Amino acid sequence: MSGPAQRYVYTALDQLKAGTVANVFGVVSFFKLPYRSKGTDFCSVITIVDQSNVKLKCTFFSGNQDGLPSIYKIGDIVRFHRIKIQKFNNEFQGISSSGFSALVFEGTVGAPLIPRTSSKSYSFTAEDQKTVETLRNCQLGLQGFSSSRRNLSDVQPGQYFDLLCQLIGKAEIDKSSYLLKVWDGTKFGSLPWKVYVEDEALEVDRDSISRLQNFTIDVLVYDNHVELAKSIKIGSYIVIQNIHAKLHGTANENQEHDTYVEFHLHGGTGFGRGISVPPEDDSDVKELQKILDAVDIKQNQPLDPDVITSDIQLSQMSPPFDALERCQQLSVTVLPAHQQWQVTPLACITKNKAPQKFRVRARLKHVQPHHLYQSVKLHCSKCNSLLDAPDEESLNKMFEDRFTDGSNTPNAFWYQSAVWNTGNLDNRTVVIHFVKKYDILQSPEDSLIMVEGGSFKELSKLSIHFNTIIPVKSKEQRLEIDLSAPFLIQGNKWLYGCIKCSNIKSSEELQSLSLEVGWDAVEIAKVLGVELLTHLFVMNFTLEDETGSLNAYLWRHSEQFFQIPPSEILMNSDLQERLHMIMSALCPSTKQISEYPWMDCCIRSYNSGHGSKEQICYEIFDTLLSERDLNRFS
DNA sequence: TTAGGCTTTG
Repeated sequence: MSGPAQRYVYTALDQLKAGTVANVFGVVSFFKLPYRSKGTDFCSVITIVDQSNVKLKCTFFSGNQDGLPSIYKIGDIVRFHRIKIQKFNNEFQGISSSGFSALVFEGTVGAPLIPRTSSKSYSFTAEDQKTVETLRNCQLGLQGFSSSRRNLSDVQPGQYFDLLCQLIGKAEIDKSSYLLKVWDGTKFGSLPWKVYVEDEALEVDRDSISRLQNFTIDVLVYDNHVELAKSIKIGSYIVIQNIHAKLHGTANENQEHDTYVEFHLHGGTGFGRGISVPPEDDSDVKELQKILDAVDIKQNQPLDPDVITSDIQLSQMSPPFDALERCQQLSVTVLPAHQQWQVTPLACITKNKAPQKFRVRARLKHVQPHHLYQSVKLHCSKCNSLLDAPDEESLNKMFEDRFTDGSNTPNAFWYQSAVWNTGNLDNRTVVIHFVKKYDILQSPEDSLIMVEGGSFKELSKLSIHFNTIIPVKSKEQRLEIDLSAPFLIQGNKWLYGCIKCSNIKSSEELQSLSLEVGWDAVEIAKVLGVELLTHLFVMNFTLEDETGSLNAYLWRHSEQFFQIPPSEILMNSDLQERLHMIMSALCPSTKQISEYPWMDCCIRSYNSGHGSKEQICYEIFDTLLSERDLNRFS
């Protein structure tokens, strides 16, 4: 069959029927690299998923390896033509049928749309292009796949992981095992093992092996992987799938220096075990090349190589020094939602258009503002305005402006009032209105009180005893809410309303509150027509890694990041102390930056401003401090 | 024909 008129029909994975031959698109959620079957052919097993969230397991055979799809990474996008659909174990299964052909695209949004294929001629329409782009964009939302690709610095003992790395040395160990020495520009956090080999057995680039000795790991590959391992040229970029970081010895804390981690690629093809050599124009390979070129070996050298030259000396090192070095490999933050994302060097981020999302691993070189009170802001989610949160001095002034002699205070049936003369020379009074529930007064800890004329200090004291305080002013025989000061106080939370967006109603509306539940700030704001302002920390972090630096804001996700409520910190010295402790651990001004802790952060880029003033900004999100890891630095 | 992911471990 030939000719330009050929049109292909693609079937969604939830529409497949047994006994048919179909054409499909999908995202790779699992794959076995091509391997020699027990018959005459090479074989590859690939599972794909599409927007219908239905998976299809496929088994393909081909007389030569090139006839099988060139997949290097979970998330790659595939287009298969002429696969036979049949039932096996009560599931649909795709098998290569006569004329089978495949196109494979990188799954990364924005990567070039160049298909990997062995077909001499193939169709690729604008519609196909759209399908690939759609699958790229939606793959994070699809269920049922996660990549286990890691950087060495993120690997935990015991894990199985995939590693994109550069081969810098190799050696035959015996018939069924072969040694690969590799690095990926990051340092493994625990003590890696070194496999003993005679000098003359090791094929290696002598310069790089000594220069990179603290970055390389030894991986032993077994059985079916030996043949391929032998054939790979030194300097190649390779992916080793399903390496086992096997903990040797006991994980006893007191004997930490007795344990080390071995790296094995076990025999067989289970769990996608295998080694691949992606093409040099692969985006991940290009990125790795950049990282490896940029790594500052000197700065990252953990130990003086003249002092520590062999593994024997390493193991004799005193535990505290060893432990300190390990701490510096740890990240003091965690990314609960995006652990599978790969790290992007800071230098690469600024080359991308916005909006995009990245994971970075960097140190906090500098923070603005320097003082805590300057970083607490009030944000209106409706008009997006950002105001400084008033400090104690401003609060004093705000409430002083509302002092009263108590002569005009109105009475009403739904509250009971008490007048308190402060006894000060200014003949000032504080009037407290106790709001009734079902016509009954509540105990102080359950009470909502409206207060006229109190000072900041007096309101602070009242806030210890009463559940909720609403500062009010009397005007024309009514109690009024005024947004020039906090409109509601609950313990350490002093809440404000947006003057622009609120549509203030009479305090009498408080009677319409549901009395079944407690005094909910959001409910109260609603009945009073107040558009609540949210407290935020707004900070500008200057992050730095081996490739460059980047300014990123921390604001909308700041409470999640610090796990400290910004709405309470200005009134709570314990919280202030805690934030201070965190900032000195993240950015300890007394130390060299190489001693600062690493932080893994999710960063999103976005366009800000208009017209010629438009610029790309960066924001930290979905990232939180790990108290346990942070404590090692403080 | 072959393999049919998968709860691995030198």
